[in-house]
Order: sequence, then structure tokens, then C-alpha cells
Amino acid sequence: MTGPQPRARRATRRAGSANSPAPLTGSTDRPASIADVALFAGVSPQTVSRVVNGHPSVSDLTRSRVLAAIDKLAYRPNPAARALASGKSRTLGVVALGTGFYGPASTLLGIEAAAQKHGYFVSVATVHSTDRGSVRKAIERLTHQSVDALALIAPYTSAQEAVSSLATGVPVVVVEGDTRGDMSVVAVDQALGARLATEHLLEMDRGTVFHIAGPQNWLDARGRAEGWRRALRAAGARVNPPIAGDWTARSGYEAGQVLAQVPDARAIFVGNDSMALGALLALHEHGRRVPDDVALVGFDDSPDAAYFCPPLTTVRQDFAALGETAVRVLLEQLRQGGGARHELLGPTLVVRQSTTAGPWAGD
Amino acid sequence: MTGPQPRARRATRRAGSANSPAPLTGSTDRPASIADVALFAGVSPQTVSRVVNGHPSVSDLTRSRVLAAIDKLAYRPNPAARALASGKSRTLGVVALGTGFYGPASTLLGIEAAAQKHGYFVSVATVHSTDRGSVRKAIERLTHQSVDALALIAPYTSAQEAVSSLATGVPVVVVEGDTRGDMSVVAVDQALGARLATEHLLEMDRGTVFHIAGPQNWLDARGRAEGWRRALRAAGARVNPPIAGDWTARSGYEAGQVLAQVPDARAIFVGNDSMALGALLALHEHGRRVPDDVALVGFDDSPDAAYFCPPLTTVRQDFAALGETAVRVLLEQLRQGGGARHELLGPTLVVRQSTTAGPWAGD
DNA sequence: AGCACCCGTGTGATCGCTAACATCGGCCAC
DNA sequence: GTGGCCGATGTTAGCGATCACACGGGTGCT
Repeated sequence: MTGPQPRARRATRRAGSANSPAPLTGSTDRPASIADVALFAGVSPQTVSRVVNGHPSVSDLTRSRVLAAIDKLAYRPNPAARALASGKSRTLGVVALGTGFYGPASTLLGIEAAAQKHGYFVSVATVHSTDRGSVRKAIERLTHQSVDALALIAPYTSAQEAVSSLATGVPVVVVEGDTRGDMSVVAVDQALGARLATEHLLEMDRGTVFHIAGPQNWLDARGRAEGWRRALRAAGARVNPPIAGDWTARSGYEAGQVLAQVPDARAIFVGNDSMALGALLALHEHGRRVPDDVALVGFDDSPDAAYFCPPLTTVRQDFAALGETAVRVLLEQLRQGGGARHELLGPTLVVRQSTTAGPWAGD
Repeated sequence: MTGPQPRARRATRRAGSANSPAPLTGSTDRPASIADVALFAGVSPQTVSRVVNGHPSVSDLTRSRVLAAIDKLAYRPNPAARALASGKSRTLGVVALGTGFYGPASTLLGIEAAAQKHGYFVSVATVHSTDRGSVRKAIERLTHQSVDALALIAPYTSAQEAVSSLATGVPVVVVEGDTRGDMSVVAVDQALGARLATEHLLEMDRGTVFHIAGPQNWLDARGRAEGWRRALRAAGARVNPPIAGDWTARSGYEAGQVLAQVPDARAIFVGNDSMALGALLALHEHGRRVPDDVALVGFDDSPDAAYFCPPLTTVRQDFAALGETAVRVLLEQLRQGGGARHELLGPTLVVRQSTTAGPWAGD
């Protein structure tokens, strides 16, 4: 025996000699393979595979026997082997940008929850820089990781271009992305949300509505600004230039300091809840009472918004639904292929004391 | 020819006849495989593998030739094949509980960022229910997904038990878990943070410090309560029973309503920033001024805390460092094996106007 | 009766890669 | 000079699953 010492065959290792059956319990070191199950059930590996994958052409008797063997041996299909043989990994890749903020982070969690519900795994690559290169790199990271489909949380204008420039070969859905273009997009209707907020403020008869906007390289921020602008125009109200923040409470605070000194600014639509928080603080410090002197509306309905001082009227986005929709679109494309889908979810206005006299005692 | 029609061999498909070299560009449909690279570089697949994996025993000439081929063919190792052959997937599994809250969500993102930095992928399974069964299921989901190691964000007392009861066969680190026990744990020193907060409040000479605690089935909440209690005892201050919330601003609001009616409550340590926000609102509604009448300290230093009304003194946890440490511990265990490691990170107190007269204009 | 066809099952090849040898040439030490 | 070791490379055999096809037997139809 001078030839190479082959690695012992699995079946031999596990089941002992060819004459003795596999042990009844999974007492050996390695997890059971499909071959072990086949041996144990007295069928071929292919039949086990059929049972596992729910193929119809298996007799009830065989199926139950195989299932029993699977149960007994605590068999779990090896996903790596599966992915190699079939090319499918039951894994969705998610490229997430801006996860430092409430919206994108919630979207990520929403996608994960939805994917889990549909039996998919989620492999995440977050991107912390704005430049196109790192987005591209993250996408490559994931596509090489053999994901079945890709979700891109692409709130930046630049992010989306990175995907379209890459022929990924797998279905892609852009979440919170640009609705134009040839890719599938799932997003909340930002402009509608902004319109709801703006009209709500206009109804209070406090003159035109000012706007503290998000960074204008974010699509949501643009959509909100655009919706606000259109609502004002439709009402014949004056459109003052918005003050651009960067989503942080700090930037909202700074914008608030500016607007606090504008006597006409008696109604403000803020691009998100964090900036609204900052604005509230600035207004308070300048002695401008909310809602008496200034009415304020935010965006997102973050969990804390209901306990701002005063509780914040804001536009709610349903991130769970967003994630669910994104996953649904991906799975549809996975199954049926077909063209790009566009899904737009409707946000809702949540009215609280920052725009109502109400039971709010803040003076 | 009546035998089965074998699938055409890759090399044949791609490279044409044995005499013609592979095409120079990756113009074929499939991505290049290691065999393609080997063929193109005039070496064996094993040598390509060596180059890709940084094995030392490769001559410089060969290495550069292989690298050139890799570059030309845009070769990427197939991770599924790799995982199957080697048993390693370069993927970390993260089981995350409580991702609805700032702390756990930030921890998750911190781990992802650190893993990415070390060249690992992250596969996430979030758990939304408290019961042990679903934690166990999530762990199983991931271990069957052939992850190399597992991080468990286990803020609940019950969560940790679920891992220890499962022989996972891979290194495990528990993040924000119980330091006792035989598993590796990485956590922020909650008791220390609580002590810092409590001592800071005691220094203000407002009598003893009240506590709005997190849910007591969360370890962090317990640690904070314990640190608070010990600090009070050490100072000889009276220990009133803490009011337990559930981390939400709502629960903080409710607790605040209670404490607002306790004249002695002039210093409050709150278990997290969200609850502190709610408490602030309640105190404000009851006409109790912060910090004049009541001083308040939170925990987490969420990005918004600096813009609460008034800005919140709080205890900062470095979630990026937490994730980084967790990943480091996992990689160490992967490489060197060895026993459980315990890492405790120090939080820091961030003093703002909710405990200082300072420049705060809140009347 | 004859034949096509479907059902249930098995066989062989293959996915792309790595582990464990085997091999071969050169260099060093005794 | 020769044995031995090392460095560079190739060879073979898997990893654990799926896929395409083969095959035997029952059924329906002509």
C-alpha cells in the first residue's frame, strides 16, 4: 500500500463496515450527510434530496421513511454543498448605506425580518462612505458571496448608479432609491408625505411653511423638499429657500437657531425627527413656544418622537412594510424573472401636540 | 453512445479545444473558475489556490503569472465551493435580540463593521420574541448555515442559556451577556457606568438618587440597577425601590409622572436615553424644571441625547469598540482556540445641561 | 394486444475548491 | 559522493449536494 492515503469515506466512517447499519443516533463527530440518511432509510441520496426539496414524485411511504431517518440522524442539508451544486444559496445580500440614521437602519431590520419570514438568510454589507467606489466594492463583496438576490438601501443619489453600472447577474431591488431608471425600486412616497405635512401646516393659517431639509444628495430629502414645494405652490403660498441639514439633531438645532429669528417662520416642516428635535431645542432656547408661536412637523415617526417636548407631529414610514415589499419583489423576480417593479408605499401623518394646542401643557 | 450525456466539462466549454488557449477576456457567460485561471497561467489549480490563499511556497515568477491570470479573467473564488472543501466560510453569524432599541441595533452594526474590516461576512438572524425557543431556532438557523463563529447579542437573561444548551461546535461570543459562565463575553461595564452616573448626581447634594430602570430580565438593566444601588450604599444614601420601565420613552414618561409627584426626587438616574426623554416630558408637564428642580442622567448617549430639552447628561457606550472587541475575540478563538475570554469595556460619563446650570436657558 | 407516457427511483457526472499526499530538483552536511 | 531535507509544484480524492438522464412498471389509449 504505497498509494495516497485517501480521506476515509464518510459512509465508512459513520456506518462502520458495509454490513453494519449506521448508528441509530447521531453520535459520531460530524453532522449527518445526505448519504447517511439515504443509507439509513434504504433509498438513494437523490430520493432524500427529493424529499428535502419537496419534489412531488416521491411515494408517501418512501417520504415518511426518509423523514424518519432525517429526524433520527438530525440531518441538516449543508448549505455550502447546496449552493455549489445548485447555484442557489437562499441568501439575500443587503448593501446598506446610512445605517447610522434611523430610517436606513430600520429598513435594514425590516428587510431582515421579511427575509427570515420567507426562509432566506441575509448577508449584510454596510457602507460608511458616500463615494461610489465603496458602494461598488460592497456590491461585489456580496455578489461574489453568491447571494441569490441583492437589496440596495440606496438613499444617496450616487449609490444607485453603482449598481446599474455593475451587471450583477442576480435580481436587484433598490430600496428608497430613484423611481426612474430600469431597476426595481421600493420606496415610501416621500413627496406624498411631505405634502401631507405641508398641507396640515397650511391649514393652521400661519402663513407659508418653512422647511428644514435633509442633505440634498439623499433622495428622500429631495423627495420631501419637492413635495413640500409643490404643496406650497398648489396653495399659492410663498416658497422660501429651505435650510439644508444633514439629518442630525445638531444640524436641526442650527437651522432652528436661524428660523427662530425669522418672525414669519410660524410653521416649519422638518426633514426628519432628529432634526426636528434639534429645532425644538433651538426654538425653546429662543423663547419661541411650540406650537403656540411655531408649529412643527417632522418625518419618520421614530419611537421617541411621541415624547419630544412637545410630542411631535410627524409623518410615519412603515419600515416593516418596506422591507417586506422589498423581499417580495426580489422573490418574485427570482421566481418569475420579468421586468423591473416599482412599489411606492404611502406614509401617514401622525398628529401630535407640536401642531395642536391640545392637552399639551407646554408654555 | 447510449450512456448518459455528461454535462460538458467547464474547461472544454470555456477554453475550446485543448490546443487553443482560453479567451483573453471573461467574455463567456459563467464566471471564471480556478481551473480557468490555472489553464491560462499554465499551472495547476492547486498552485492557483496557493496563490489565492497566500501560501508561502510559491515562486515569485509563478505567483505573478497567476495573479496576472486572475486579473485578466476577473477570477473570484467561489465561496460555496470553498466552504464545502475547507469547512470555513469566512462568515460570522450574528444572532441579535432587541434590535428595536438603540443599544442592540448599534451593537449589531458595530459587529458588522468590525467583521467587514477583518474580511468576514456577516449573516444576521434577528429574534423578536423573548422566549428561549426562538433564540435557539435562530442559533440553529445560523450554525446550519455553516458560519465559522457566532456572536450572540444577548441582552436578555434567558438568551444566553439558549446557546450554552446548544453544542454549536464553533466559537461563540456573547455580547452584552452575563460575565459569569463559561462562554466568552464582551460587554460594557454597566455597573461602572451606573456608578459614574450616580456619583455624579450625588455630588450635586440633592439627596439620594432615584432610578428608572430598564426591564429586569435584561442584563444591562440589572447591571445598571446594581451599580446604582452599590454607589448609593457606598455613599450611605437611601436606596428607594427603582421604577422599572421597558426601555421605551413611553415607560419613561409614565415613571416620570410618578416621580414628578415625589418631592424628594431631585436626582434621577434613568436606565437609557429614551426613557429619560419620556421622563423629561413628564417632569416638564408637571412643572418640575430640569435641572433646577430635578437633575437627570441617562444611559447610552444616543445621537439625539445632546439635543434633548435640556441636553441630557448620559453615559456613553462605545458600540463600535464593542463590535470590534467581539470580532477580535471570535477571531482569536478561531485561530488559537483556547478558553473563554471576558472583555469589559469602560463607559464614560458625558455631562450636559440636565445636570448643570450651565449655559442652558431652560427656565 | 401494442405502444406511448407518466410515476417513482436510481446512476453517474459535476459544481469549484482544498487537503493530503507524491514528485522532482537542488542544496547542504558528513 | 551520497543521504536527507526543503522548496516548488502536480496529482488524486474527496467535500455534500443537485442535475440530467436511465429505467422498470403501471396506465390509458387506440
